[in-house]
Amino acid sequence: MGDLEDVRNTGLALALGSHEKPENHLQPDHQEKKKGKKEKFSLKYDNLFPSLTLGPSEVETTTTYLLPDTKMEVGKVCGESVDLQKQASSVSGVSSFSNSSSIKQERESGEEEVEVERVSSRVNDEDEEASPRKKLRLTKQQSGVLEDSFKEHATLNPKQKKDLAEQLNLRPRQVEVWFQNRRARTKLKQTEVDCELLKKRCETLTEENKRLQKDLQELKSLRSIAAPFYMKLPAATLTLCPSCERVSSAGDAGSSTNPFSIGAPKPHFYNPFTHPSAAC
DNA sequence: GCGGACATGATTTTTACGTCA
DNA sequence: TCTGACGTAAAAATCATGTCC
Repeated sequence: MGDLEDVRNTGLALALGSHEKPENHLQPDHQEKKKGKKEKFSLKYDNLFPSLTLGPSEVETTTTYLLPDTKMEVGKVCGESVDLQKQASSVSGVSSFSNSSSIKQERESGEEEVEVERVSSRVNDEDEEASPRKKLRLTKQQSGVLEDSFKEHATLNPKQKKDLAEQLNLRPRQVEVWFQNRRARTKLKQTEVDCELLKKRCETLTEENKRLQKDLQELKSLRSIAAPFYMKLPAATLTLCPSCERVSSAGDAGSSTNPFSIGAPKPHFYNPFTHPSAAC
């Protein structure tokens, strides 16, 4: 019984499976999936400015959605595009929005950059087929909203996903990925915490085990020392039969002729060697 | 400026489950 | 009723990139 109890006493419940299936576990969202890539580049972003950063010459093509007066030939701005060819192959133009200068700027001055980030995420939306992997950086605001939402429910139904995506100007897929990663990393953290707790519990139990072993040893040695006295105990004392381990007392027989009776005139000495089963 | 550690967004693979013929 | 194919969501594993020290 101890084992189970001990585990319970640790107060631990390994997180595996602890994320209940959300009540909103859903029907497959075929429609949504199909729609996903078709999300429009609405004019919402018309008044957004790009944060000017270096980029490959192809960027030109990706800047065309910006307001005409903000449109710049980034490739030319960057000038010497020799070394940028490499970058261009792996980064489809606009992911350069999330380069270090842009991030830093955002952290320093907050909101302005938010919009820029949004542009980049939508841009990714458009050319997502073209580039294999690019990384946007969510703004604090976006992360905050996602966090809040995650606190409410660790999984999203299609509607929630869509709403959140719209609210944050992200693709539903991005919201979905964020939640996936969040769940995975939350679980990982929880597992680490549980692991630590189990380690501590194990240490405690080991210590206690040692202590009990020591106590046992002491009791054993005490018993061997006290054995002669123990043998001289009066008959009224409870005795343990060494062979059947039954405890017997003086009153057991209930007869005055019983050598173990309380009122026995003479003390009865129990000799385990000569009467191995005297109590039985 | 470089390199390693870390955080985190994105992708791929695996698994579990429901539906349908 | 059973079964295999199929589709989907979520988890797990992994990769890639950006940031910080």
